[in-house]
Amino acid sequence: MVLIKKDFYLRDDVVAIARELIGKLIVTRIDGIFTSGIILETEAYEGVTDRASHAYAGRRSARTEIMYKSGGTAYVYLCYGVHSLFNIVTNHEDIPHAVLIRGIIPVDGIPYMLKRTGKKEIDLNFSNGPGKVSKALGIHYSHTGLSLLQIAAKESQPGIWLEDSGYKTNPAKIKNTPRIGVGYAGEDAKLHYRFVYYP
DNA sequence: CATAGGATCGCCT
DNA sequence: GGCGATCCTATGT
Repeated sequence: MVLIKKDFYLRDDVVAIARELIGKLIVTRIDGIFTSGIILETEAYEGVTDRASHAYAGRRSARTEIMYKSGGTAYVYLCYGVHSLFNIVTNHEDIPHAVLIRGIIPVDGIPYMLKRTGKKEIDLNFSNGPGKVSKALGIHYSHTGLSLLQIAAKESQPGIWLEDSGYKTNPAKIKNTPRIGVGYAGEDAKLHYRFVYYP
């Protein structure tokens, strides 16, 4: 297992990071349970210049403050009062870039993921949406602000991190499309900042 | 203080 | 394809 280190997250090009996250392994250790999955779908949110971003025009609040932390931090927030959406903060401190993880294919701890989601089996729709990803991995909006830069050592503490899985993606099969659900963002809704991989 | 609305999902028709 | 769930956040008075 190869932990993805800080330098990966600190780069300027959040769109390139979103593309490169396809095929990486996201691992959680929450309530003492290990679960993981290969990332299949991401979206880049390009900070202060991006109308679709919570940090557009430099907006700050108790919630979005996390986006201004340095790369390799978890930004998790509640959407529609129901779903915890998991994002990875990128770039240096005070540059509020982030990548939303929208889809995974489960790898480790599948019985626990089935239990968390109330499903009977893994199918193609099992975690093809950001709310479902968090539910399967046990991520809650209270986990916002966690560092992704170390493997969880303590039973009692929640941990989230990423690894190079060795999973080989075919770059030609990575689709690049506009983002989902950002119609309010005007021209920025047209940006091709979403990446989807169908193995 | 009040209120509208959201980077969604699953169930219903 | 439509809608309700469910609650935090931002914005306005």
